[in-house]
Amino acid sequence: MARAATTSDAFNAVAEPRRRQILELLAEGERPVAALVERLGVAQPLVSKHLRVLREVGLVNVREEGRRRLYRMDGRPLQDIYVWVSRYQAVWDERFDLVDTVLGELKAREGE
Amino acid sequence: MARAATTSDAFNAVAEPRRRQILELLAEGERPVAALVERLGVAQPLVSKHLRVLREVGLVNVREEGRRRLYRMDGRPLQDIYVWVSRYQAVWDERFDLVDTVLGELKAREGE
DNA sequence: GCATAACATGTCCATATGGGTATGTAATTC
DNA sequence: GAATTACATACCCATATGGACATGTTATGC
Repeated sequence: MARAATTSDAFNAVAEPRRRQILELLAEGERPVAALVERLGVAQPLVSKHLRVLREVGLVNVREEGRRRLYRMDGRPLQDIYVWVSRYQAVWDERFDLVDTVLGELKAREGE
Repeated sequence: MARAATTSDAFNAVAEPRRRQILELLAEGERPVAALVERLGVAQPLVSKHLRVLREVGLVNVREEGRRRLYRMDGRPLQDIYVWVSRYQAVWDERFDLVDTVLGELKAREGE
């Protein structure tokens, strides 16, 4: 077997830096392909290909408006990644403990 | 160009399901290669190769003990992923707002 | 010292990638 | 309706992958 398809899940789709850039741009709002091409400075067919991958994993939606296709981000598939990574958050994040502390204090105060 | 190397960053290293499994096992504690081979049920050379990738992105450390190599997880490189994904957390996580609420209430209570 | 255990590394293969270039298709403009 | 615009798709290439198999290397046991 070769490497898992980029379209197999959000993990693989987002591993590509350019696709992350595209999502960052689309997070600003709905955009036609030409706008992405301009901001990214890459060939249009390449952008279309990346958008196809993002579409297949559900990270973007398309809406047709005349001869333009308006793309919009849908972050929900990122939850899988968030959930998986969060399990190891304690390793690096000091605030991880802080949140526990804060929530604990809040609970204690409720008992006052 | 082809796809970015699996060793280029944590994003790419973790895109492979088997490598995520390995990290999950190593999260339980330090383990020799043989233990991973047994739990994963895959060929030893393949496990060694995956470990190499994880080592190159800093997700695991090795310690030599006789003829065994004890691998240990280091979650820190996952922070990059966490940080990136967290930006879009609001999209799917209701508790995102909840945390804001809780912290806000705590702050309000402090003013009592 | 020799067999063996615990790994790492090398080679081979099928596969799909990202990029580049060319072409197809549908909507708009004149 | 012909030209053009806004895309998607097709085809090409070099590259690196995950897996299977074979072999190298070092430490241990006898």
